[in-house]
Amino acid sequence: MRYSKSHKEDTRRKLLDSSRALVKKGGFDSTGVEALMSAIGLTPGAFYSHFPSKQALLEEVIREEMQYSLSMLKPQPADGGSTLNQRTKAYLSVPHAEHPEAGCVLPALGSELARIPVEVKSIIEDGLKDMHSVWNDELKDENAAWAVIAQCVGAVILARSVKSDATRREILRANRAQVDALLRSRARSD
Amino acid sequence: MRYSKSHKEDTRRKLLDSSRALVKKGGFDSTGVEALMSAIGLTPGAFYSHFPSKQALLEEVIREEMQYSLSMLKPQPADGGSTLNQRTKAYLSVPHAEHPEAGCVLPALGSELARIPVEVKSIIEDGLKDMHSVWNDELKDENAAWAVIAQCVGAVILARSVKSDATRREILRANRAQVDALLRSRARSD
DNA sequence: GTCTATATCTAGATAGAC
DNA sequence: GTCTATCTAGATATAGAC
Repeated sequence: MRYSKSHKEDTRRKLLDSSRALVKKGGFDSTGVEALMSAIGLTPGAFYSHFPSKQALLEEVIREEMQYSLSMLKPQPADGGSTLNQRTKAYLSVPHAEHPEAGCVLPALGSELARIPVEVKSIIEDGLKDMHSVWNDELKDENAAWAVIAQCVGAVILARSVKSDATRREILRANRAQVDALLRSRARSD
Repeated sequence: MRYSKSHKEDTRRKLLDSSRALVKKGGFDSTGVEALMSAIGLTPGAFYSHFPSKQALLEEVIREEMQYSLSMLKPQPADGGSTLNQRTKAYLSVPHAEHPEAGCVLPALGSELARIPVEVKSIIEDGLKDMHSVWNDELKDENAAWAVIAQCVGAVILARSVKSDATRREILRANRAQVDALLRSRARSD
């Protein structure tokens, strides 16, 4: 065969990794197949050897992204046991606001998610429930767990929607302070 | 003249009102000029008698939407003096989640706002600061004011991103409960 | 001001050569 | 598996008739 048997999965892997970043940066609808393929040095025609449609790629991107976001939320053995509070500070940071391509898919696609097909919404829902579970383990409060997830996603979206760096920093700082206060109050009452 | 002098502004008004709803429902990029014009019974060619470009329409849509959202947030003489808590309950409601075309522009466009030109981001920023001011008047807490705005926007986006009605209701209910608790605790300490 | 017609561009997707 | 070429459909925007 002209291509080794691992070549296809290598290319697919590269396409997925590259596409995840591009889609988070530019949005799904406005990022074309040509852009996705040329980013890995291929031409658009080759796309359809890996996915039957652009829509199918989106489904896989969302699946991997939700898994990635969840893994970032959970305590990592590798990072020396960072606290949930530390990880939230990173989420509500200027670098995260300025680099959607490396961040969480929820604020990056945000409102586009309201218009995706139901199969993809199932993936989102499952991932969100897992995230809620992680927060609830820490907070022991189902309502507060949903609220803090919503707050974090909303804060990053707002931070990315304003013009001035000063307001962006202010929005993020205020939200960090609120989450910090919430976590401290829960720790005291434990 | 073949058209009365008020005809142009009438058409422009109809186009803007109609476009505001369509853009919130379908997104800005994915709603074409043809769709915007046929919604008011005209053909695409006539669009450019009112706006030099689709981009110019977006700017006006955002301007009016931010003003509208702000007016909904402020106490209305007409509604018998509803409380901020009552208005927030309406924001975090299933009807709002299910009808983006009639709701707030922030969760409706959400992540698309991260990619709009800076002129439009200025409008968003000014509107957000006004909203923050309204919340701060009530809460007397700058951080909490930013947090609750982020939470409300994020909650509606999440509610629209999940598949099941049950989870959608749960996300909204939990967030309503949290905002309610925040407002009550502030009222006590006044 | 609005219409019809069209120019121009770009999108997603397919066909056949290599 | 990838490339080149192309089909079809849709977009924004323009030109000229009414």
